[in-house]
This record gives sequence, C-alpha cells and structure tokens, in this order.
Amino acid sequence: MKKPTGTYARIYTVVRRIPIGRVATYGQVAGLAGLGGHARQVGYAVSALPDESNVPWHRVINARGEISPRGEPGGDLEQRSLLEAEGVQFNAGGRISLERYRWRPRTGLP
DNA sequence: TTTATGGCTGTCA
DNA sequence: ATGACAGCCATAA
Repeated sequence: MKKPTGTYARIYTVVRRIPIGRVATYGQVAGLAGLGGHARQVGYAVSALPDESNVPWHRVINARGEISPRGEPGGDLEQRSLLEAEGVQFNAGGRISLERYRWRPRTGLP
C-alpha cells in the first residue's frame, strides 16, 4: 500500500471501491476516506475530478439520497443518467432509496 | 503567506 | 415535511 499524499487521492480510492448498482453519500465516503464527517471535502474533490479519471463520481450523492445541483447545468442530469445505466432506480423527484442502494462496505473497516 | 470558495451535514423552529 | 444557520477542512490563486 502506498501513502497517497493529498486528501483527494484518498477520496478517489474510496469512490473507486463503490460497486456498480450501488451509491454512497458524501458523508459515507468521507468516513471511509478517513476524513470523518467532513463530507464537504469529498464534494470538492469530486468536482475537481477530471473526465479521464476512472472514478465513478456519479455514484456519490448527498445524504438526502439525491444528486446535488452543482454549478454546471446538465451535470446533475448526466449523473442521473449514469446511475440509471448502472441499474439504479430513481423515485419521483429524482431521489434514490438509500435504504436500497446505499453501498455497505464490509472489509477495510476497523 | 493569507483569503475566498465550496457537488455537505446536522440541528432547530 | 420544509426552510434556515453555522461549522469543518483542503485546494487554488
């Protein structure tokens, strides 16, 4: 294992661990990344993610189980599209059932 | 070095 | 149920 410098790298690593058909909240990723409750950093890290990154940032959503309205128009729509393509279903209003699609990590936790 | 910003979260009314 | 407020930290300029 290496020691990735920068908090972003850590977040990307966690997001990459999210399986298909599953979603994780910013707070969840933050906790797994070791940030602990600092979900905001996750959002900024993902916002800075380059398109060539193999990080499924679209699998990361807010605690409401919905996609955050980022500053880029259409961005949230594309995220929803990607999730639906993976098999994630949205409720009326574009919300996801966290109780059903929330990613539950097993190994790697203390 | 400091300043400003930001795809969040949790609590209260 | 919804709306509003404050707090935490890293990155970039």
